[in-house]
Amino acid sequence: MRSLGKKVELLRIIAHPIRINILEELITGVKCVSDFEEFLDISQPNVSQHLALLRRYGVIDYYMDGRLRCYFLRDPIIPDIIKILKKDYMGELPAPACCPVTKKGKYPGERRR
Amino acid sequence: MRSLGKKVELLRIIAHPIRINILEELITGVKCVSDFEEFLDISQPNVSQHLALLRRYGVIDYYMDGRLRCYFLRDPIIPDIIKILKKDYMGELPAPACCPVTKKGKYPGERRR
DNA sequence: TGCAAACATTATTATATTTGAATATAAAAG
DNA sequence: CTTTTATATTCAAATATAATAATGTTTGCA
Repeated sequence: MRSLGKKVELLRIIAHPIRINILEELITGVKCVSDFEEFLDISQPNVSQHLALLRRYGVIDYYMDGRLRCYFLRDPIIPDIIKILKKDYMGELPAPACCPVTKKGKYPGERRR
Repeated sequence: MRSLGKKVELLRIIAHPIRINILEELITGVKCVSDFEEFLDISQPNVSQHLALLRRYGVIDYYMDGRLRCYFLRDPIIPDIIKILKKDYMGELPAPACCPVTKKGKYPGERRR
């Protein structure tokens, strides 16, 4: 199974607005490069560069249809990540219970700032 | 609610091996800076830099305990992301069903390579 | 009051990422 | 075979990120 390190690396690869946009679209189905050009407001070479990066890390792959390259999702972690990015999180995590222990000390002291 | 763009930005911030390591530890409870120094094999200033970055983006916060800073998790998206990073994904997503349609064409053509 | 512990900040350097421009390739059409 | 369409690759410039080294700040305590 894939190491945590590899998954963090993958996270770095997909943590880019355009690439997330690409992956969101691919979740809805197969798309070719010129499809992406339509709704991503960037040049064709730049689309290809982002696709190449995602391919290099095994996130996506493609089929050929004549001279079209039909891209699709390959890495099963992607839908889970996109789902979390679309989930609504409100508020903050609860402050830790009173007096938890670190290696060096206990608190409460003062709230910061 | 937080925009998708902001969440992608957050993803970029946490997509670093050391910061993921820090967040993993914080899920188990409160930790002070010297606690981190023990198991992260990096200098104290570097620990502080990573913590400062996570703080700046609201991912973590801290309480004071004398001269210790007791860090804890603040952003509720973090546990969900860590959970996915630890989940075991095997194989690949199923190839798209026969003959899906892009704006420009249909396939099947040939499988790549 | 003065010192040491715990932590933060700044500046510098090294390296990686992103984009745009130019060019290349491969397949289909003519 | 030549042209066109669809897409990829390469290179260079601009920018961002990461680590290290040096220094600063705050708090508790002798």
